[in-house]
Amino acid sequence: MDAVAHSPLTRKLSAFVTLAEAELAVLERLHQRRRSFVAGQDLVHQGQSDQAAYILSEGWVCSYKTQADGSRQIVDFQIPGDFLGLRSVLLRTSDHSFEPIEDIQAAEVLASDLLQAFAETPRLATAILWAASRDEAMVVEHLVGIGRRDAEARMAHFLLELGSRLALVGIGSREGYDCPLTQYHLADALGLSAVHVNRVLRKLREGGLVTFREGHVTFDNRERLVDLAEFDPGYLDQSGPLLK
Amino acid sequence: MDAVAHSPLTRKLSAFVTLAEAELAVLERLHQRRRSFVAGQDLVHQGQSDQAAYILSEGWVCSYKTQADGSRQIVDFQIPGDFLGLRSVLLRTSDHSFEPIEDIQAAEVLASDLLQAFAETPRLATAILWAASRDEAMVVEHLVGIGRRDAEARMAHFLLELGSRLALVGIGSREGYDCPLTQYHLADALGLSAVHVNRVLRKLREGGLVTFREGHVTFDNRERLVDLAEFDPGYLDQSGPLLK
DNA sequence: CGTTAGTTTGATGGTCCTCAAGCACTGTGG
DNA sequence: CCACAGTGCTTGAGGACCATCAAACTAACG
Repeated sequence: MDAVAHSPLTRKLSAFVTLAEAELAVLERLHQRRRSFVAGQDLVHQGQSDQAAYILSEGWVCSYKTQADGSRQIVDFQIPGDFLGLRSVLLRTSDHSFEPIEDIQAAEVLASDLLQAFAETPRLATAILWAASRDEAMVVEHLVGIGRRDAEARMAHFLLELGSRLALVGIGSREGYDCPLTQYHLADALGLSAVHVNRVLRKLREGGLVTFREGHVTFDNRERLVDLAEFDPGYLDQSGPLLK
Repeated sequence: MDAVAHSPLTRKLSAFVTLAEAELAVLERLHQRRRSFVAGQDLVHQGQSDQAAYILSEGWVCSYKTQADGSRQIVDFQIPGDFLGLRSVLLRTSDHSFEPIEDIQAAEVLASDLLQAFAETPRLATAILWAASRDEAMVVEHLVGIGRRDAEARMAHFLLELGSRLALVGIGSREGYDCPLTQYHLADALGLSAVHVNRVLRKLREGGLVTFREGHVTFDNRERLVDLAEFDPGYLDQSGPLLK
């Protein structure tokens, strides 16, 4: 409850676990090695090992895998406050690539820093583990979407999920949010062609549900959109981990 | 290198991390609370909380999510040696259901047992964390498959992955393996209709690539199958976690 | 011996892909 | 200042892939 401008990560974790002064301090310390990267140039490439992890503080990133035939599947998007490559640090597997969608700011976190932080403040470790688990739940939900929802519901669900995630770190509002993704990004994430993405967006727009134009998403009728997507934010908003 | 019959989990972990006597003992102790479940009856249901975890020692299980319209998406299959509900214990979120495909044998693991085991043998903790990370990588690969591979490649990839996983716990061989899944299971896992699964299987069989009949998968031409699926087992076989 | 679960095959049609082309906007270099 | 290329959005036409509906068949089981 002070006037300090907290990082998006701090903000996200605080929404679920009450963090003490000491924990906030450690969290702040993890943000020391600030770095920036330019749009389009891979941060980490498929197959690299022994990478550092990053805490994203500004800009968007996507994690993806490409196939032999050149098609790519975006697995997830990272927004401010998200960890990036956490798994590749704890274990040494970077099985996919990370590409900044815009120019970004991120704090580099070495494995040693992270392990030390975990040792000092177990509660923080739990909180971060919780965030990682939430990311995993999102991937699962993504899988369900691609496997069992048609293009329209998939898009609706995706835009709603993104809205909820952004709201948690203080970006955007219930009415909408700024979104730097192109229709190609959407296509690669949703397992559709860019052409079809365009048609689906048009249909949603003309149906008065949601408008995605010029880098901005506007929920024109949130209720009906939630209905169409069968969007249940339970997997995002669940209460925190064993926080006795 | 002794004559003791190790559990599938022990066997799996040993393939990647050399475990000392003490660690093997702790691992054995985790297998104490043996329980069995009958086919078709959910072990854990979507939305339950504070569940125990299980180590599957015999039989197959699938984890899935169902949607409002009744369709379901199978997220992953668990085979002997796999953990089940590990996430729901560490954090308290069971965001999907588990259904035994056959009658199964599993060891119940309470959160407290697990935490104690981790505290006693950090190397074991790392090994288990590695296994969890491997599971996550499989979900990602599954996502890519559904998003970017056609039905045939998807099926081919799935059957190959399963073969590799089973081989690791000593079930099946390079030529094939027993598989209790129905075509409905395959359909729900691969995001296809059961009818189409049947046709795809026929095509693969007639093409001389792989035969799935009467509960048995036979690789008729593994090389061409790998080629069709663009199967790269890197995400399964990677060397173990920071095991200095 | 009827019932149920699982497999197989045919017919029809919808969703979404591919190919193709046009448009708007931005930045770049002559 | 303007041609030109590059990026992203938009729309049309045709067709592939896969879903859905329907029905027959087999094996297992009480």
